[in-house]
Amino acid sequence: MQKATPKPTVMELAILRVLWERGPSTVRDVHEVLEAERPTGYTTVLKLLQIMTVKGMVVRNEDARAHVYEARQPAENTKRQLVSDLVQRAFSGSASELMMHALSGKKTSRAEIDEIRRMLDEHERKTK
Amino acid sequence: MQKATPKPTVMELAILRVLWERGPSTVRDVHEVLEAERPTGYTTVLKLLQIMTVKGMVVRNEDARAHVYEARQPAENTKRQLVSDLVQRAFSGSASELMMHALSGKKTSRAEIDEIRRMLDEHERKTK
DNA sequence: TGACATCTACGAAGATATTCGTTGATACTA
DNA sequence: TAGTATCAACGAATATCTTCGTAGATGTCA
Repeated sequence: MQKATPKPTVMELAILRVLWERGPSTVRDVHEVLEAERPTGYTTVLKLLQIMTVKGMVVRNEDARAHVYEARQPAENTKRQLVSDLVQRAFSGSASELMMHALSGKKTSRAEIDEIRRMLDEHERKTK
Repeated sequence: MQKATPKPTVMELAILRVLWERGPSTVRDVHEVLEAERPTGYTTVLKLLQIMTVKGMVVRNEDARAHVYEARQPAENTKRQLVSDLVQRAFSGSASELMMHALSGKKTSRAEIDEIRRMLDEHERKTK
């Protein structure tokens, strides 16, 4: 059994997002993306990635001079964990309440609503 | 225009949850609830509530010796903010992706799924 | 009144997260 | 080869969050 990776912090999640989108990336790659969103030092990203390596959230390939980092958990796992955590801490475990507040937030497109309906059907079909 | 209240921390959210459920409460009230979930010092709760008062997350009525605290923002606002924050940071703004991971988490009851469908209809009706 | 309980205020310690400067190694290029 | 760019490593400063001990005020009650 694999040791559970701890819940990512704000910055760690920002980095994971980049790794999920781009796949295996160097510090430079990650830094360039984050820098575009918000001023971020190169060594700050490096340090975070080193810490995340120790925590086991990412794995590092050191073959090249510029090490290549990769998320260790698939995005799905971590995302599920994050949602479940929020549902517990803010919504007493109620998925519908979560959904309600998600909808009331910014306007959700018709297409997106249909997509959600489709997922509900799918989910129900699977667990029948 | 009202100053935006900052996003609550983990402990602050735990306290807000109690205030939302119980309504205006004393430190003792809040402490008793939290203590039941997890060992928590009385002065820890007090300190948090004092800090939250300064931050403007709660308001304090000092008429009685035991001050009475109350959440300043309605639960809905804060919850919406929390969801929207997570959707942005983890799901690039996609509500349907959020929903997908919420469903894949713990098993969601048939009743809850129906409830979500009902909300979708409702939401669509309103914004038509 | 005296002993004890309850309460706020405050400061500081401890834990965790974030940021960045500096150093030394290695690679590139003129 | 000399100069410059790029990189990892590391430590430390800073910021933020959490916890709690202590002190002093006030209330309770025998």
